[in-house]
Amino acid sequence: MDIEQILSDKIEEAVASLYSVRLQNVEFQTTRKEFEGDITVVVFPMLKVIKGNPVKIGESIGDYLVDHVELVTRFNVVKGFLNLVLNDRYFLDFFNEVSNFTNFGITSSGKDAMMVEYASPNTNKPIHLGHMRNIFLGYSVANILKAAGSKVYKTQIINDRGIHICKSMWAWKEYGNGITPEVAGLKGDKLVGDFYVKFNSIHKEEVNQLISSGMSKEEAEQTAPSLLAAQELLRKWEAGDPETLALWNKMNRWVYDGWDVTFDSLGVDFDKNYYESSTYLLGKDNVLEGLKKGVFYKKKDGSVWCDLTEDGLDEKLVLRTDGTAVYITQDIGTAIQRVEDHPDVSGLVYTVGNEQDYHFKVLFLILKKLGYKWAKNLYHLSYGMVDLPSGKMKGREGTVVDADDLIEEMIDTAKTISEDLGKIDDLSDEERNELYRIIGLGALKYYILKVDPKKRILFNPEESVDFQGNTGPFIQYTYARIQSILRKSGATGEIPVTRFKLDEREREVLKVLMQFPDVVQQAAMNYSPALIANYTYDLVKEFNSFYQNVIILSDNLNERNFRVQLSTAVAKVIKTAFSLLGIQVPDRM
RNA sequence: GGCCUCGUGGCGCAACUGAAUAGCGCAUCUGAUUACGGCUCAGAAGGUUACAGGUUUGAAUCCUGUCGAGGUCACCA
Repeated sequence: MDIEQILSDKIEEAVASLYSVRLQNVEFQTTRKEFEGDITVVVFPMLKVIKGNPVKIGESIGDYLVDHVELVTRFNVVKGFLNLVLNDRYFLDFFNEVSNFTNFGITSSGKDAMMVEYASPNTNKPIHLGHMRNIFLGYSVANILKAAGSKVYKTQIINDRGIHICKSMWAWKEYGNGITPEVAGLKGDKLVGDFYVKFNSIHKEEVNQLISSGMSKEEAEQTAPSLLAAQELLRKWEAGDPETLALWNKMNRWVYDGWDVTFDSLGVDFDKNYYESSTYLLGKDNVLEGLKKGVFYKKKDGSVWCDLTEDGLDEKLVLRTDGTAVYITQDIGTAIQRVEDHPDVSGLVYTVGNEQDYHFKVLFLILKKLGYKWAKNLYHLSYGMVDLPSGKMKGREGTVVDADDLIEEMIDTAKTISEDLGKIDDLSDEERNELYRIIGLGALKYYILKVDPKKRILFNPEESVDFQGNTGPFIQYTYARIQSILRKSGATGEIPVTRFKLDEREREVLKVLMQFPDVVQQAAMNYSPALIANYTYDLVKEFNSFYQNVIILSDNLNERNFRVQLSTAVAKVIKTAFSLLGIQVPDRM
């Protein structure tokens, strides 16, 4: 079944009979382009158990394999690398086996489940660029885990409570004159965000006045009337004051409606939302329980701590002197709650920026100390910032890049470039707009997902919509081109593959194609959409060199069928791979 | 200052578990084609993987140190 397994067994057999020693394991890699062969056995590691010249050893193993394994037709040895040439049959069998390709690379759901958290914004402002990397990463990782056989729950925790929303509420009460999103003609999240900004400017004004009347900056910031008023609102909220709660509900509703529009245009969704207003008291009981078990300890002042110095970290406060919870207490409680809500969950993935690396290290360690069995399966999907080239799309000084604006800008750029290329004149306006949306969004997502999450990104909108190179649109374009080939070929449904020989380029394409399931597994293990993205680009490059040198519509029916099948297979893998990234592919562009 | 992450041709990124001559795209250069310096095609140049040691048959990858960039070290969230 698995080629590496077959060869590995045979090589162990060969070594046993030739050198009478046992190998622990055999190392393989795909053969480099410049050498003949399909799969390479690395001989060097064997030198630990077999004494001798690596070339000689490679040759003797090669001879044995050619004699004993039908799949291996010939071999060559370069230094310590044994390059094996496999029978065409091997590739053709693979090709036949998966030629319907309905779920190629996708493992059907197993029993374990993972919960993936992403997005998790604050309810005082719209979604912005900073959230977008988070959302793309989280959504994609959820898809990848699912494709690798896990059940997946997508979730977010919405920070709907606290001083930030009270600031917006106060500003709306003072200056809003009862305005609503409908009246203002604004998305709800934008409107609430505007009042948050309004609060800040009022606050700043007040602080300046207080400072000029002789107060220190720090004191002024804390005693400005606007802040005191917002704090008063927070107290009322906590006391359950009906009027305050009503306003809070109303404004949050506005924000959620606005976000729904944004999430929708980003093409992402969630299975379950958690709200801080109902989780912020969680965790206290878990801490008290942990205190009994000796995981935590109490200081003289009554505060509760976790000592992590043995693990190379510091001491961490988990309950204040007055017995109230801190941020991490809540996270402990929420994690436990999540598994209680979903008993099949065996691990949690948190998509959160790298400024919280330390926080999650501590959180995971504490959960482990508390003895939860799922605690060994926690992952912080940490990512770096997204910067923009100076000024470019930034609105006013200090304001962030709004997601809705950015999406629109991307679609516009896609439109401009597509029109310049001018290959889609026969589409209706509606189809065209849909196409621009697919390209613009694909460009944005691909650009962000193809880089290692740990690294910061300098986002350049024009470059991302490039139709050349390692970009989303280039890959989408290849897909569309294949669709066009298929249309012209008049191919419908299944075409049997009846071929016994492959040429060089076809083999290369098939080799890349058959790696796809491995890449998916690998990506799931490393929580890495970038692996999928870069693989897809490799496939496209390989296919292009095939395509450009071959006339697809050959007179020979057999030839034609084969090439149509191969193109179909490539297109299907592109589509599947892109769906894992949350990117659509167009039938024409 | 302690801890964490990152540093790869001019720019933007790759390199799965340590492996063969470190890949790719932009940009650059040369040639072809061209009513276009813009499109397309063929080719070339460009690297001591920040630096210095070490481990290894083999290091961009692992270890130690130095330099540089960012982050983090709240009874904030």
